[in-house]
Amino acid sequence: MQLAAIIPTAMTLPRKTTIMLVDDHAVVRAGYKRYIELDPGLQVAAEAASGEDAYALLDHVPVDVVIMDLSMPGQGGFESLRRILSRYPAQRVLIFSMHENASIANQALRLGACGYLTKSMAPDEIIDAIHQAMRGGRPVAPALRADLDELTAPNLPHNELLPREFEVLMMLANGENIESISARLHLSPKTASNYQANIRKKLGVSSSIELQRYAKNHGLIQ
Amino acid sequence: MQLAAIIPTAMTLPRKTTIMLVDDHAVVRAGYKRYIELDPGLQVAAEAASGEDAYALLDHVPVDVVIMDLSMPGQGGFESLRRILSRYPAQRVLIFSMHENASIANQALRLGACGYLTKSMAPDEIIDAIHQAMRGGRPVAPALRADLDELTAPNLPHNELLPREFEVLMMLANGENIESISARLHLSPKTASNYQANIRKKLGVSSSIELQRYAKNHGLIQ
DNA sequence: GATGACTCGGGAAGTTTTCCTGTTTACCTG
DNA sequence: CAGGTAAACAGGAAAACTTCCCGAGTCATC
Repeated sequence: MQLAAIIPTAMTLPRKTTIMLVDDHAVVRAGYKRYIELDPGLQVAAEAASGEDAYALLDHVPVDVVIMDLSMPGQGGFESLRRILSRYPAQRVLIFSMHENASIANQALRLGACGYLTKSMAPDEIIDAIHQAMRGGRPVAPALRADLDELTAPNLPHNELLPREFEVLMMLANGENIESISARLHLSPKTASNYQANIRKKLGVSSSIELQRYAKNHGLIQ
Repeated sequence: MQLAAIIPTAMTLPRKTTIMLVDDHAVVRAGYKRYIELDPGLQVAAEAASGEDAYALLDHVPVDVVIMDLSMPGQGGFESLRRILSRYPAQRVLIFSMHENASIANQALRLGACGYLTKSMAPDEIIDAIHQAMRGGRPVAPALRADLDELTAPNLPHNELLPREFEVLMMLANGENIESISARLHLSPKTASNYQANIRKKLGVSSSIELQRYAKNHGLIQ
C-alpha cells in the first residue's frame, strides 16, 4: 500500500472540513490541494493514489469528504466507490472525473456518490461543490446537469420507437451496416435505410457514431 | 483570449528556465506549477487554457519550454503544436498527455515535439524531463519507451498516415463529424472529407464505426 | 532549381440519406 | 363486420456525402 501523504491536522475551532484526495496522478492531486487549501475552511487530511489505498486509509484517517477520480488502475473508481460506501455508508464521496458523460455520472450518483464534478470545472466551482456536499447537497458539473435530467426523464426518445425501429436501432448500435441489417431482416436496403432515418430523427442524432453514443449512454449496449 | 496568469519574472543569475503551461484544466495547471516551482531552476512564466491562447501568448512571453496537453477543446493539441512550431521553429514543446499510447507519442514527436510525458509519471520524473529537454534531449515517458521503439518495426497501417491524416483520424475516432473537424482545423469540408477517404483506404475500413473500432483496437482511443 | 513529401481543395461520378409518398397487413372497437 | 388505426414495407426525387482523380502551393533538401 502506497500512502502518498498523510498530513497531520492542526486543530482549530470551528473544525475544518477534512478531505481525502484519491487520484493516481500526483500532479492532479497537487492541483486540487493548491486550490482547496486556499479555503480556510477546508483541509486536505490525506491522499491516496488508488481506490484500494483510499479504502484502507479511511480506517486510520476518517475524513468528511473523499474526492475521487473514477479512472484509476487496479480496481476502478466504481468498484472503489462501491466498497467504500458498503463499509462506510455515511461517507461523503465526491466523484471527480474527466469524463463529461451524463450516464457515467448517473451511475456514480446511483451508487451513492454525493456529487459528480469534472476537471473542466473552474476551481472555485469545485470548492463550492465541496461546501455544497457538506450541507447535504449533491453537486453536479453544470455541463452535465441538463443531460442528467434528461437521462432520468420518464419518456426517453428510444422508448418512442416502433418495435421494428428499436430492433434496427440495436443492430445499428452494434455497428452493423444497412446492407447487413436489411439482409438479416429480409428487408429492402431502402427500407432499412428509411428505418435508420426515422430512428435518427426520433433520437435526435445525425450520424452512426452519435447513434452508438446514444445507445451507450442509455445503457442499450455494453 | 483568456490569459490565465502571467507571473512577473524576478531576475536572478543564472537565469531560470521559463515555462508555459498549456492545459484547459485549471486544476491540472495548478498541479504542475506546484511541482515545477519547487525546483529553483524552473519558473512558470505563463499559463494558457488553450492552444490558441498559447500561440498568441508566445509572442508576448517567450519561454524556454512549452508544456502542453494534447486533448484540448478548440483546435486540438496537434494543430496547436503544428502552429506553434511553424511560427517558432526552435520552440521546445513538451507534450504532456494522459494517453499512454506510443502511436500518439510517435506522431507528436514526428511533428517536432521535444518530448512526450504522461500524467502517470512521478513529479520528479517530469521535472527531470524538463531539464533533459533543455539539454537537447527528447524525454519520453518510461512506460512508452519500449513501445515506441517497437513501433518502428511492425508497420501498422495507422503509422503510415501522414501527420495531418493522423490528426483527422483521432478526431474521427472520437466521434467528430466532418463539419466539426473542418471547422476546428480551418479546412474546407471537402478537404476534411478527402482526408477521411484517404484514412479509410489506408486503414482498410469502410465506415465511421469500423474506423472507431480500429482506433479502439489499436489503443488510439479509450 | 529540381525533386519529393506534404497539404489543401476542386470536379465528376457514384452512393447513401432524407423526406415524402403509397400499399399492405394486422388488430382493435363499436 | 365495417371502419379506424398502427405498424411494416418500399419506391421516387432531391440533397448530402464519399470516393477517386487531379493540380496547385509550400517547404525542406540534394
